[in-house]
Amino acid sequence: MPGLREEQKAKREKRILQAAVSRFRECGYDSVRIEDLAQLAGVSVGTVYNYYQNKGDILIATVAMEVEEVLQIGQNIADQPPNGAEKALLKLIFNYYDHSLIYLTKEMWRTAMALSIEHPGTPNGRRYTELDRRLGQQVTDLIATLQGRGEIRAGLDPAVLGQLVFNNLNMEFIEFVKDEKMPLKTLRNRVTAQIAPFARMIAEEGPE
Amino acid sequence: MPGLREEQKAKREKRILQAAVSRFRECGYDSVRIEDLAQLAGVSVGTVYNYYQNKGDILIATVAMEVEEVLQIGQNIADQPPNGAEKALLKLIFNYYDHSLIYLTKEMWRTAMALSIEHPGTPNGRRYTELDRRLGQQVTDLIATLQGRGEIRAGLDPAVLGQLVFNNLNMEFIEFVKDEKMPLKTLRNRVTAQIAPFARMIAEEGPE
DNA sequence: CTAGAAAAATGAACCGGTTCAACTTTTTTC
DNA sequence: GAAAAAAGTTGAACCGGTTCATTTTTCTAG
Repeated sequence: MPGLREEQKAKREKRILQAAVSRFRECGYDSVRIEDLAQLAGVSVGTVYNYYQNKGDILIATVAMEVEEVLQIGQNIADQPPNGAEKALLKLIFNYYDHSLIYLTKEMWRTAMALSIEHPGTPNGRRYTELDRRLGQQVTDLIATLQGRGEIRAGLDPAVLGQLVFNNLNMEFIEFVKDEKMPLKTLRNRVTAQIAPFARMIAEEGPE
Repeated sequence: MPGLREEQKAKREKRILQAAVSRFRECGYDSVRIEDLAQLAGVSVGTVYNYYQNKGDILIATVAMEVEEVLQIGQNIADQPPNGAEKALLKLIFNYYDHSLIYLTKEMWRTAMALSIEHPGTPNGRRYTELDRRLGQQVTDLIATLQGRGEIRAGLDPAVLGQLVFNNLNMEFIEFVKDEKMPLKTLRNRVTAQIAPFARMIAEEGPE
């Protein structure tokens, strides 16, 4: 039996998170006060801190939901990639990029990234870093799959290539969210320009 | 004639910055209060804000000094690189890395990076981003020089390769400063593992 | 059903970054 | 050299994230 207490706890936590998602998107992370969230969720300020360690924690929770979803889809791509290193890599990367702004704004991404860099040891920071690690692992998995198929040179270490690609797509994503005016299309183009020659270089020499 | 006012202004700004460098290194960015800096510099809190826009601005100013120095040395390496793409790239990269902790702590780097991501439009953020851009440009310059010498395949775009390498060294540096326990040696090893195969791939096919 | 214990909610108080109206100092003008 | 203007300094007050002693709610034992 869940009990009244458990039930109310779950309901309150959900209400706070919903209030946060909505307000953060609407007004921007900085200008939303904890008091606003508390009011919208029908609880007191202190109660918000009972459910989340601090303001950043609430943001990370919303970011985590979005990343989990992207990881889910990415797994299918990594398991059954299309033929050709360039096509496969870009499919995975664009999956990440194209989902990134559905639930979250650029400002929310910036804040979450900043938090994870500034306070890497806190539960917030660690959680975001762990999500990053899993994204990177997915790129590595994809490359290993391609290598198993003979589409990438056998001598290359998938973990090294995966890290290289992930570092690149991640850094370009940071530039993307740093520039409020940059459209997704530009991000795609930039990464394509980098991944395309890279993919040719790591590909098993095919028919010229 | 510099005038009394100008002289005092310069002296005060310097005293505040010196107080900041010393305190930030000693106690960590977060636990240093503006009031502490003001006291140490012999001015009031309000005066600190006359010289620096906000706390982050003071940090960026100290970071900028360090990056300017590294850029200076890097220019020589980019202009006259040693033979071989791997050797040349690593020399430039290690120049960056080896200087990074002379004046600044990992915490200071983390905070500066977080600031530039979180508030890219502010003077702080822009200044840090601009420094990053110049570092990236230096990598591109180096690659162009090597290509001019015939040490890198002619078909590859130096700007694209430069961005790729810079993204990678920057991201690995972020991981380095995020992990308080990681020694410089580990950072060097990780980047070497990534740059070495990359350098071989972009190098003009030499004698096998 | 009730007393006591355990869990959770509350909001006033704290803390430090930031602002700004009043005050001082320096420079300029005559 | 005195008065007015310009530039700079000051610290008390503001603001919002965070804490914690107190109060309220829920659960459990008898």
